[in-house]
Amino acid sequence: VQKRKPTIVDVADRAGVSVGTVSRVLNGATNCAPALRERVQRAIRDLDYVPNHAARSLKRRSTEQIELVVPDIANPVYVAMAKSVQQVARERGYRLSLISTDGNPLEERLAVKNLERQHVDGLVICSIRVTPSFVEQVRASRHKVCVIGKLPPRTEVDSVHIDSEFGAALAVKHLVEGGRRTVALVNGDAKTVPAEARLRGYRRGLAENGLAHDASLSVHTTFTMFGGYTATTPLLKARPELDAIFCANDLIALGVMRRLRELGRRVPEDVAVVGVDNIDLGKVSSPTLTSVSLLAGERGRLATELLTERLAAPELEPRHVLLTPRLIVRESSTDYVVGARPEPSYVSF
Amino acid sequence: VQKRKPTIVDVADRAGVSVGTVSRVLNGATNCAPALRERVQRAIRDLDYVPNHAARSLKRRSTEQIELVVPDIANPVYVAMAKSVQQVARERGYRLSLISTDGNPLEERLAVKNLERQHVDGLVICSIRVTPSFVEQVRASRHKVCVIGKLPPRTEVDSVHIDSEFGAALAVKHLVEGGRRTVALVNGDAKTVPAEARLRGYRRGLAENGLAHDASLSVHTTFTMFGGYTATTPLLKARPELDAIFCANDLIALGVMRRLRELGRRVPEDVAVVGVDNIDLGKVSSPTLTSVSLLAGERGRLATELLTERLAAPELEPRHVLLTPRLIVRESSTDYVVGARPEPSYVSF
DNA sequence: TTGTATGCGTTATCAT
DNA sequence: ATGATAACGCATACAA
Repeated sequence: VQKRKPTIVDVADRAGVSVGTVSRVLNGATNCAPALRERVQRAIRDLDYVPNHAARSLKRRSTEQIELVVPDIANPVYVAMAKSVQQVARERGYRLSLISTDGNPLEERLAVKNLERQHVDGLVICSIRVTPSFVEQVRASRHKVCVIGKLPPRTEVDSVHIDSEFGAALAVKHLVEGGRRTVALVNGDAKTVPAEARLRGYRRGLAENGLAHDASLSVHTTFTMFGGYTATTPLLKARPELDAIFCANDLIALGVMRRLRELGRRVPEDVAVVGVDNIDLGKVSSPTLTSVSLLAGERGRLATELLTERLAAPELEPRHVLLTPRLIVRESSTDYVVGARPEPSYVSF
Repeated sequence: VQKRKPTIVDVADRAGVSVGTVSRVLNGATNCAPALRERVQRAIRDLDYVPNHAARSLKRRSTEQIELVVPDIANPVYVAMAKSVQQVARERGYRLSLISTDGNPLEERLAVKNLERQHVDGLVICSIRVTPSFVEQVRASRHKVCVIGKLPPRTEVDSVHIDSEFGAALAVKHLVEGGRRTVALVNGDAKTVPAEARLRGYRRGLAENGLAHDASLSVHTTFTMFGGYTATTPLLKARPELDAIFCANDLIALGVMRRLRELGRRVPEDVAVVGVDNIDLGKVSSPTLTSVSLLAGERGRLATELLTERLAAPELEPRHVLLTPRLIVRESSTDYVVGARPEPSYVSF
C-alpha cells in the first residue's frame, strides 16, 4: 500500500506541462501564463504534492532554517530568549529549531557540526562554557554563527554580550545600601562563564561598598531551584549571621527562598534575596523577587538580527553588541511592613 | 575567499581511491582494506570534510531527525515532556527539534507539512485544539506520527492519552473531602481539549460529591500565570464566599495564589487551591501547590517509543496507551497550623 | 513564455 | 575488495 510520494515530474505530467513550468509556479515566478499556472495548481492539489525539502536544499544550498542552542531549556530565561529568536526568525523567513544542550559540551559541538553539514543555514549559540576549542570551531564557521555571550577579544564572530559582572555588582550595591552587612553569594555551576562573572561582580560590589570579601560566604551549586535549595542549609550553618544572599540566577533564588522559609528565616526581614534574569516567576513568587535583568529577549532578538543580516551578506565586518543590565527591585530585598498586603505586581506583564 | 566545501569526490581524489570506497568508510562498511580505510580517514581530516546532510537524506530518504510539537514552551510541563522525548530520541539515534506553536494552529499544520516534505522522519505532536481537519491531516501521515492527546475513536494513529477528566474529578473530590463547600474553577483557553476535559471533570467531581454546579463559579482565561492572576478578581467579586479554587493548570494556580494574597485571602486557610501538571515550581512556591500529575514525562517517553518503533515497522497496528493521573497533595489545599514552619518538600526531587 | 537537460553530493547497484 | 555510474527530486541555464 506504500504509494510513492508524487514528485515534480508527476505534477508536470498531470498538468501536461514541463517541470520547468511547475518549478516556476512553485517559486512564484512572474513569467507564467495564468492558464498554465491554474492547471499546475490544480495538479498539485489533486496529487497532494509537497516539495521534497532535501532535494530543494541540496540544489539551493540553503535550508531556510536556523538553530538556537541554549544551555538548559528548563530555565525560563532561555525560553524567553527562544521566543524572541523565533519571532525574528519567522519575520525574516526562517524556521527555528531549538536545541538544549543540558550542560553537555558535546551537544554544542554537534550543533556546529550540523551547521557545517548544511543541515541549517545559521546558528545562534548561547554557551556557558567557552573553551578555546569551542571558540575555534565557531570561528571557522564565522559566516553563519552569532554568539550570545562573551568571546575572547578580537574574535571575528558576531556576538551580543551583556555586562553581567556589572549587574552582579549592582545587586550587591543595592543590598548594602539597604543596610545589609553580611552578603552571601550562592553561585551556579563552577567553571562556567556566568558563574565566574557573578563572582567577579560580587567581589567588586563588596569592595566598592566597603565590605570585605570572605570565601566562606560564597558557595557553588547548580543553576537550578534544587541547587539553591540544597546550598542554603550548609551556608546558613557556616554563617548564621548572614542577612542577604545574592543568587547567581532567579531559579537559585527561588530555591533559596523556599529553604530559608523552611529554616525559619523570613524574607526579606531576616534575609534579603536578589536573583538574576528577571524571569516571570519572580513576579508571582511570594515574596516577589528582586532581580538583575539580563535582557534575555533583547539579546535573542539582536543576535537573530545580526545572524540573518550576515547570512544575507557574509562579507560584513564582524559586529559586537554590548548591553547593560538593569536592577528590578521587588519585595525580596525591601523591608516592608510585616503582614501588609503585597502590592499588585503585574504592571510589567 | 569563499572556498567551496570539500565533497566526497575531493576526498576520494586526495586519498587516491574511488568515491565508493570513501562512502563505505563513512558508513562503517566492513569490507574495506585497513590500509585504504586509513588513507581515507586521513584525507577526511586533512580536507576537514563533513558529509552534506541534504544530499544524504535525499538519497537515503531519511533524516534521522524527529520533531516534537507542543502548544507552549513557556509552560514548564512541556519542557518536562521535551526533556524525556529528547532522551528517548537520542537513545534511538534521532535528533530532536522542538517547535512551540504558541496556540497557533497554523504552526501545527506547518509541522505536519514539514513531515510530508520529508524534512523530518517523524512527529510527536501534542495539540490542544483537535479539529477534524487536523485529525485528517495527521491520519494521512499516520505512519510517521504519534499524537499525545485524545483522538476520535478508531482513528488509526498511534497515541498516548491521559484521562485528565478523571484527574479533575479527583481534585474536586479532594477539596470537598477537605471540607470545602464552594469550589470554583479557573479554566484555561475556551474551546481547547484540555479546558473541556477540566470542565467535565469538575462537574463530575461536584456531582459525585453532592455539590450542585453553578456556572458563575467557573471562568475561562488563558493557561498562564497572568491568566490566573487576572481571572481571580472578578471571580472573587462574583462569589466572595468561595473557599476553594480548582485551576486548569499549575501556572494558572500560581497566578491565582498570588492574586488571592494581594486581595487578603490566605491560602489554604481561606481558600484552598489545586492545580494540574505537577510542575517543579509547585514544590517551591509558598505555599507549595497541590496538583494533579498528568505524567508529562511519561507521556513524552511513551510517545517517542511508539513513534520510533513505528518508523522502524510502518505496518504495525496502531497502538493507543491510556494513562491515569495521580493527585499530589501539598500545602495549598491542606489546613496546617498558621505560622508553622513548612515541611521540607523536596523528597520527590 | 515554455521546454530540455545538466548538476547539486550522496548512496547503492553492478561490474570488475 | 574496489571502481564506475545511475539515480534521489529539484532548480536553473540555455535553447526554442
